[in-house]
Amino acid sequence: MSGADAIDVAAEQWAAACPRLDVAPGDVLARIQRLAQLIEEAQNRRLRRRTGMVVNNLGDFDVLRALRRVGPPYALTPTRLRQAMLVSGAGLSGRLNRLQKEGWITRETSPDDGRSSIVRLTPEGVADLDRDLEDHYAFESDLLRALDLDRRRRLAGDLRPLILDLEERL
Amino acid sequence: MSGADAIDVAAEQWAAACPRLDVAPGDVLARIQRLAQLIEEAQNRRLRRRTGMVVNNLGDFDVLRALRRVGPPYALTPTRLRQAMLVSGAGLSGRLNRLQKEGWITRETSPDDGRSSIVRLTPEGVADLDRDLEDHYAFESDLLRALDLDRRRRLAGDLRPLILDLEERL
DNA sequence: TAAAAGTAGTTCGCGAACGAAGCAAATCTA
DNA sequence: TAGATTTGCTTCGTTCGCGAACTACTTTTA
Repeated sequence: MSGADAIDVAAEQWAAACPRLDVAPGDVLARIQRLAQLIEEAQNRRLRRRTGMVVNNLGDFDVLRALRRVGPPYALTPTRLRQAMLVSGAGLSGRLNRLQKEGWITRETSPDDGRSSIVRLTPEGVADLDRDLEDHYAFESDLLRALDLDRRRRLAGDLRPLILDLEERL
Repeated sequence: MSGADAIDVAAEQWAAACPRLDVAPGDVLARIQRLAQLIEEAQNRRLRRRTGMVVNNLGDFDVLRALRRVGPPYALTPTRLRQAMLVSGAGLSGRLNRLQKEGWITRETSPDDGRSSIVRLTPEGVADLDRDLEDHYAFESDLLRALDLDRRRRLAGDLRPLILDLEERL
């Protein structure tokens, strides 16, 4: 028995204040949301503090990661980027503007389709990013240290169907 | 076998593009963050669309819920509200300003401590809220329909220690 | 008991993201 | 093949949240 978290406390309060209301399902969602907030805040702080890391924003970092992991020539269209990343078109444009201004990426018009563009990681961008990625994943691993490997796997396995279901329906 | 979600796809790409990088721990975090985004977006949409619901923002709704679940007289200080809710002081002030303007809450100076104030749900606020809470939790339950009861419990049990650990360290 | 330090909450300025509207380029239609 | 529709992306206007600075009150210190 290792204690009650903030959501347990809230659930107890609900039971006392509104016994007829079934808030049990909300517990899982509330925990997911609270964790996401804690994690994102921690990651943003980390990104901002890291010397050499000009990106100070997890959203921008996500764009770079998506470009990096497709492999050479590290290029994607904005539409493909959006599919990887759950952000509005306007939001993505903003991210790309910032990253371009900082020299991480270039934008060229697509030869196949004049409406489309090709976002490409610059060579220095790739190099800088590779330096930062290792630190980033080490940090993520540290954030998860409360869970052993089995629990992580089980957690991932339980979260996957939820994502699949919601992505399909929403 | 029910398919691969967006994070599985990303993991495969990483394995091909950067075999030396261990991104496995990030999978759990990425799923939590992606889910939180999907869920919050869905809840915000729901709140905005619901007739009779003047609150169109999950953050504001959270304030109302915190006040509701402490029971009569449905009052808390801003400091206590913040403890329940992971938001900055400025952010909370903004929420309270909006809610006050819409007639959900009142603010009075504390008799015990002149710096502090007491935020109180108005009687009409309580009534309106009780009408909306039932819908809200039904909606949350629907969001979780991909998971049976056992999995929800297991999920909650696996997330709890993570929250406790992160809240303590961050 | 007066000055210093701490605490509660707010306002201000800014950054990031959203929805809606706009603008080309591409594709469909008659 | 001209006009209408769709598609890919950007800009505009607004909202929400954060950190820092500020105000006002309370507690500590000497």
